[in-house]
Amino acid sequence: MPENGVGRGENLLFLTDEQLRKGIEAMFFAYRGFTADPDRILAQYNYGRAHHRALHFINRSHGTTVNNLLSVLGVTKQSLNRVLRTLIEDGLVESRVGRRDRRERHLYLTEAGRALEAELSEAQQARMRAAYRAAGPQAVAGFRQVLEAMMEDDIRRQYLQLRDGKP
Amino acid sequence: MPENGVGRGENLLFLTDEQLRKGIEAMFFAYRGFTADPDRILAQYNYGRAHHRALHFINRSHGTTVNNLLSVLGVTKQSLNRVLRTLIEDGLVESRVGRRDRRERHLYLTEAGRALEAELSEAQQARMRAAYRAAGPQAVAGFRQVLEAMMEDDIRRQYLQLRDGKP
DNA sequence: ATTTTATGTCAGCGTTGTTGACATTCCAAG
DNA sequence: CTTGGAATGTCAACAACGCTGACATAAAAT
Repeated sequence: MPENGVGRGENLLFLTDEQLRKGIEAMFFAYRGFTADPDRILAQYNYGRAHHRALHFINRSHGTTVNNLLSVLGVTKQSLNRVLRTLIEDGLVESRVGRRDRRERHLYLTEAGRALEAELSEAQQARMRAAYRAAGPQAVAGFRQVLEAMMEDDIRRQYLQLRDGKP
Repeated sequence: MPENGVGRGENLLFLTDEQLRKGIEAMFFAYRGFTADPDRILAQYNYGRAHHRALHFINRSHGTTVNNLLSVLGVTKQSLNRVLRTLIEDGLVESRVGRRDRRERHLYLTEAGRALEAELSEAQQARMRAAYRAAGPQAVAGFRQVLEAMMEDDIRRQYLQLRDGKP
């Protein structure tokens, strides 16, 4: 007999087209909420989402190279370069020539960069925290499971590597 | 005593900054997977995500007005108009002047429009179905709970109205 | 010495957001 | 009935940020 109403019987009602459609729409609307608060802050600084993403992952992995960042963000170097240039010009990011390999540029947040990253992060985390708290730990575990299953294979590998610490 | 290992004790470890960061990154990477398959199809037709969204919601609510669609999609009428124009020119969408209020345009998918919408939907649903199946019904329930809690309030109202049937 | 790799620049294009200006239609106040 | 405002949708132009392609530079690898 099913535990929690969804035991080993697995009636598969959660896989109907109707359920999938609801999930798809939820994903669409939720992503808007996910980016809404940072977007409002970014607009004040005349930056966009691309700047936020760059700041986030540079903060996440201090000293990462441009190439690393490219593969994480999944954009072309030309596209990232435009964003990085403005961040460097504005003194939020520092680009240092590599010591071992002087072709590489290692990226670091400046004090100002850390400040903006923190402001953006806090806004995004506040919403996430509220959502987590409202849904509860069980729901959060399921949330993460489904998201991870939804990623493309190579992206998931990157994500898990990032998630579990940087070697 | 806790049931499922996370009972009323609620140790709140799921609310640490570290956990929130993982959720944020999971959301970012998963959204890329979420749109990847439709994006590949759209590219073949020289369309973009905005076309997909329009097709989806017109299919969802046959005869909806432009204004309705605007509020669901959360873009300006000018932005939507550009997309709609190409879809109408290409014979995927039909726009009929309102009978009661002739300022309104009611939108319908043509046979070709339904075909493309189905192709896109099936690709997106296939990934979603795989993710749901891999994660299981409990996880899916949690996934939806967190997503709904993450939406902005007015958007959530729209979503729930859509979700539970169109009056 | 030559080739490959990593980075960056410049030029240009497409999608999809944005505002501003404007036409049409409806409705309500006078 | 007329007029003025609100609602709706269209057209034009601009910005952010993806993309490709061509090319320069510098260092590493062979």
